[in-house]
Amino acid sequence: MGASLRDIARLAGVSVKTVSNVVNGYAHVSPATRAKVEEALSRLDYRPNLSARNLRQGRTGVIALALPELDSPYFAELSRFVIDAAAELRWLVVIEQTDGSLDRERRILDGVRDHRVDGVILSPIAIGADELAARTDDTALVLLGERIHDGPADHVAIDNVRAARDITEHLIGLGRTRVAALGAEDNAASGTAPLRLAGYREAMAAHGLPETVAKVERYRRGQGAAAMAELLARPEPPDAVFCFNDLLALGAMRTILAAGLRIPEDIALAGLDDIEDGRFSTPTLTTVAPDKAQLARIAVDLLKQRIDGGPGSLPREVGASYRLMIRESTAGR
Amino acid sequence: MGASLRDIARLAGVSVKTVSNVVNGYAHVSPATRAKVEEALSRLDYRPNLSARNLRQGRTGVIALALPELDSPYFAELSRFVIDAAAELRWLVVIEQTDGSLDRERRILDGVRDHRVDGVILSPIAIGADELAARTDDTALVLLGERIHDGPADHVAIDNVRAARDITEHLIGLGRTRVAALGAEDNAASGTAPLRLAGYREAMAAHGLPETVAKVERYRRGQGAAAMAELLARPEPPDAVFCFNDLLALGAMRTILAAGLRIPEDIALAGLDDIEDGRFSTPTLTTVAPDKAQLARIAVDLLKQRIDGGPGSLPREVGASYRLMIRESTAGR
DNA sequence: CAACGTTGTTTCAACGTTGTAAACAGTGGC
DNA sequence: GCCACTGTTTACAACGTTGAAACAACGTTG
Repeated sequence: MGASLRDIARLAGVSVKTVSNVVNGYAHVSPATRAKVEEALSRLDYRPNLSARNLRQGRTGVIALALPELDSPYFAELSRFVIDAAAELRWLVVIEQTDGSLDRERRILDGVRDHRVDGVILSPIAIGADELAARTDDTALVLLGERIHDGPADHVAIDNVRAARDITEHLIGLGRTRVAALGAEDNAASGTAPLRLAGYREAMAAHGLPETVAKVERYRRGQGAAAMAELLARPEPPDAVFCFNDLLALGAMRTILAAGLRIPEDIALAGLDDIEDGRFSTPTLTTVAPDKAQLARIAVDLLKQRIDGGPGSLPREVGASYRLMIRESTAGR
Repeated sequence: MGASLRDIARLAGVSVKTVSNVVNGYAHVSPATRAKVEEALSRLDYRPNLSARNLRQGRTGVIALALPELDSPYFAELSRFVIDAAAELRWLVVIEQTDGSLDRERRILDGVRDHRVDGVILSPIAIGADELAARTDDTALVLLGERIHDGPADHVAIDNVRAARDITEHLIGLGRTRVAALGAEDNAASGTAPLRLAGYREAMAAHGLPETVAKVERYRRGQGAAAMAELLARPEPPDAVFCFNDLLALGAMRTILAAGLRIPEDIALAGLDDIEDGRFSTPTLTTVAPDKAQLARIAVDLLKQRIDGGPGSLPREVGASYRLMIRESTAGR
């Protein structure tokens, strides 16, 4: 075990509290005393015991980031930004993986993690607005990447409906008429899928085009590949596909190319997320790029305000920006 | 704030310690008392305050996982397994990103994170064996994915030299003679790069073939793409390339395809890591698949033994298994 | 020169938990 | 009726920290 304030105090010949004052940068300490204490501090290589400090102050300096899965590049990239933003506040981040399971999301909201974290940033999939409203635990909470209409918690997200409409418009703008959506989900209470579907529908309706929707269960490459195969097998295969995220698109890309078709000549393809993979695939992938750094920073800021300010104030909803990245999968070389 | 043992004790009409005994499953508590206390516990929805418990016990139940970057798929996939393995021990995992910087790795080894974590799993890049041996902090430490020869800490890794030799042998076995290695690094004191290079060299030497080595600074797609472009520009471009990880290989793949060359007909391509991207690229990527779940489990087990057993025992070195995954990028359709 | 404010330092208590040791009640043996 | 024993419960202290309050020494002010 390392040295405690007491050890320092003994060595420097002052009281424990005086050492504490030096450590915490309290103003009224005489230069002589300060020097003595600092000498002792560095001699014993003092490190504060945060369990004790936290016990005393009722804070842990740790937040939880709960997301479906870390091995999805979008969430991995996002996590990186969250961790960096939290580090600036000297917070640590523990990662919880929900696998999109209702049960695990519930447990996180229940604060099952005891008093270990000061707040939670949750990227919800399964849990719905009603259940969120009913939660009893008062740990600070921020929802990320979601838009639960009039939800009971702070949240930050890009405008998923508008983003989906924009990218669909882009496909239609290429002159394609059989534009399919790939990525609808059946049992997502609050995921982005319904929003992206809505955006797709708005665009299709605005141009009087018929809708084609392929469903998946999870947002993974394999599911995208399978769903694309199913689309290709239809009597009238699409000439453009908007996939609800980049992983699905990369899976679909694999199926299309393996079938001997060309992208974008035979089928134009677009995703959403702007994960790094899509910038190096062949062809490179057209996508919507949410500003992940901004999303992360806003989430952390909201959480900080919530932690500092208590549960009182009204929930806030903050939008983050995004950009269309037009690449080879729709524009060609 | 939630209820404390004191509140429960008051409500149940027993002492604080008795409540503590019930909570901790101590045997000698009368059924009647136990029932009373449990009733009170659930009525007030008691959650132990872990800061207090940790202070008392000198443990935090949190470990740190320090790795270069979370947005590299290999580390993201690995993290997932580490988090899952730790969860079985009811440990939380905080992620620290080192960016492969010597300074940040040092700070982690210094235990800069105070007494917040019981142990650290570190995936080292920059730091060397000598510095590891000299560290003063006695936080439990396990090295992951590394093989620092006769290092001073426990570690777990696949046999990188043998894996690199195996995959190079595979390329040579295809009849290729100008096999290049892509991914050597200049300033990595303990990364896997030197080991993989050694394995490549062994295989080339065994067949009397000339070596070609392309360097990179970081293991990212962009670097792989650039290094590949440089290889293609040489007077005698390679007919096979072993990239030191899959990300480099995917970057290289992009360059090769964009140059109008065919894989594997013109250039056979192999990586190492078996990240999901490589299973869905076109062509799919031949690679070495380390058993990531096994790596993670062993790392967590070693760390647990180290935490429980103290710094006394000798450092242990444990190997994990791997498999060759032959896919289209060397075998064709 | 007495009352007062400032600066520097200390004492005390408390955060919530659990290990130690001791108190207490009940049982059975002698 | 005393002792030893088992099972159940409790009082106390301690983990390392910091806020509140007290205190001492000093210079300023009326």
